[in-house]
Amino acid sequence: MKSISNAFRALADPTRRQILQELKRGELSAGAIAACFTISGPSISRHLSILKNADLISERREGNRILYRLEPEQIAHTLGDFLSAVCPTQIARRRWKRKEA
Amino acid sequence: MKSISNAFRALADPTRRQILQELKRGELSAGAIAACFTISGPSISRHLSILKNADLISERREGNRILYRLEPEQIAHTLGDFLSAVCPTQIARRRWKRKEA
DNA sequence: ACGCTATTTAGCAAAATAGCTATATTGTTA
DNA sequence: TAACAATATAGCTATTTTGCTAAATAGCGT
Repeated sequence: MKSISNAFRALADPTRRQILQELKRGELSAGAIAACFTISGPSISRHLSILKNADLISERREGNRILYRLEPEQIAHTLGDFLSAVCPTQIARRRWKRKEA
Repeated sequence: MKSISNAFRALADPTRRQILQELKRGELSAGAIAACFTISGPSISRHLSILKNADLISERREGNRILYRLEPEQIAHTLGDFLSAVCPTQIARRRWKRKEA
């Protein structure tokens, strides 16, 4: 699988992780996402394409705009697989705290 | 926190993820780890220092050699925190499969 | 078809990354 | 202390990444 590689490379960038956070609010257009950042629209667009390529988000066209949506199942699946591969013991044991970014 | 940033940057490299896999066997010296790869010792050493800096592994000196050890708690903690921040719903729901690398 | 808005793609420069070899460090043993 | 073994650090190069601006594409309203 190369998707795990794509996913981790995608997650390595702080801007892209921030984009995922913004998408917790729900579907957002590329422009709405870009508005959350100081960096240029085209740069955000590139980040979005990297996230999409890693299957961490998906897109759908609505008229003029393109709406992006988080894919929490995919994210959890990818990271979860890695976790169970590398440290299976912790997985069963851990109580997943529900706080903080 | 910058440790999440360090962790994801560390995990972005396939060689470093492979090193973590090797360390599932238990403590390994730098040389033993290097022997698993075709790339040079110094390069592996650099990878190890990046992983250590991200708290994904720890080191301890034993005489001549330096033994590296996986830190599964830290790994699970870091990725778990990110998961619960970005997709809290999946966390409770998911049954962590126990297969595959 | 034209103009307008939203977004992506192209092309470039600066910064970061990963590899290498050579050198330095640390610890052991004679 | 000298020689050796294991590992880390320095310095270099090639590649990748990230940001920018300018130009292309896609859809909508007139």
